[in-house]
Amino acid sequence: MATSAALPLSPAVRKFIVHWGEMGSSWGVNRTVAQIHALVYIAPRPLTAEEIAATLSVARSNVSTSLRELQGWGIVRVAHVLGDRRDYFESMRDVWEMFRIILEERKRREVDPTLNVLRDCVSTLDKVRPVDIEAKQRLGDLLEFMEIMDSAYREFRTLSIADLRRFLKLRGGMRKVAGLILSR
Amino acid sequence: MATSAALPLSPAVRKFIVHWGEMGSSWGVNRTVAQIHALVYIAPRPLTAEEIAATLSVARSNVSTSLRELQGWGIVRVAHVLGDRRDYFESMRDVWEMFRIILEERKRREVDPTLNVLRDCVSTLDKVRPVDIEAKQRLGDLLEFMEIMDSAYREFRTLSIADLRRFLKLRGGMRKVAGLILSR
DNA sequence: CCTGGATTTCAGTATATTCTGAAACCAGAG
DNA sequence: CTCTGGTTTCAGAATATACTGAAATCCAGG
Repeated sequence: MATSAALPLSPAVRKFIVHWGEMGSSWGVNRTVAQIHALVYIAPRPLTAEEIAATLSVARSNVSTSLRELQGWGIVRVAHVLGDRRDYFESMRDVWEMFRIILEERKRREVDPTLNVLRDCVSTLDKVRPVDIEAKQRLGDLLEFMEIMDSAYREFRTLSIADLRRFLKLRGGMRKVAGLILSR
Repeated sequence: MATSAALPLSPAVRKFIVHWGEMGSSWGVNRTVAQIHALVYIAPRPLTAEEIAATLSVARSNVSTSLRELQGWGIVRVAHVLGDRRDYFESMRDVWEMFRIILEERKRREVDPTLNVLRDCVSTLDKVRPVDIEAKQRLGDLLEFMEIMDSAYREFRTLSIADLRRFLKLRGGMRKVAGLILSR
């Protein structure tokens, strides 16, 4: 087969892909990975790795690795076309679900380990050398904060996307909630 | 004056600083910046740039730049000691406030520009070349999601830290909220 | 209006990350 | 079993990022 040609992209779409890449880097996601994600998300049909490589002008192998990473995150998956041996890739479509998955993964990979380190440090400092009493206090504050966030997140996670959406869309929702809490 | 000596740090504190650095990199914050932040946060008193450099083994100039960045974020500030010309640096102490500030800054620097790009792309695509109808749909979904998040954040931001804290600590809080919403 | 400690700047260097292309691998078809 | 199109791996190259140290700048005190 001839080498796949780059997909024709309108300027607006290009702009989005580029920006999404920048966005990614500033949040610690590889630029190319983010661009590929943007592309498969916005594409009207599943794409082959070859098409992606041609469209974004990156090496085929780079695409392969990046796609693997996106699959590891669970937001891109392989699809197949009848009578075609090649892998086609498509992105999860539901933005809310995607958001939830990314949040969950980052918590698992980054927040949870931090919680463990903090717990460990605090408990080590428990054998108080008085010199470290300040440090222990500080780490304790940080740990407490993160634990509150963590358990709040665990609850938030149990909400259906529909409920979550409704909640976030409530005008004055936060104030209402505050009232509820303050009055109990 | 003699070159300041490195501060004596217990192993637990070292571990925290190192981890905080890693943490930073995975969220797009320079490792050294994060380490310096960890150090001034945990230190029992304001530190000079010289002490920081010696303690973390990085160049004095690097400390200077990093501190400037932390000041730019608004979580570290200069303090002075009577009769001492040097600048001393101390971190904001309240973890909640710090969290809020960081959130606010990242929103301003990264989320807001993305919202603008998305709005721009969507409106450009409005001059629908039918080929882009799918793309427009996708970008529209993404934009809608981010706008809901954005306005929810704006409300959340108006809560006092005390209320926020109480809300997050509520066991079953999310479920209660969901109930409230569903029943209105 | 000098002096000297403190701080910042910045060009060059070092390091870490990302990317490439060639080679190895894999699986279905013949 | 071998051929063929497709995919992955990985060592080295390219690039981007971070860091250093010397020089410039700043500024309070004398």
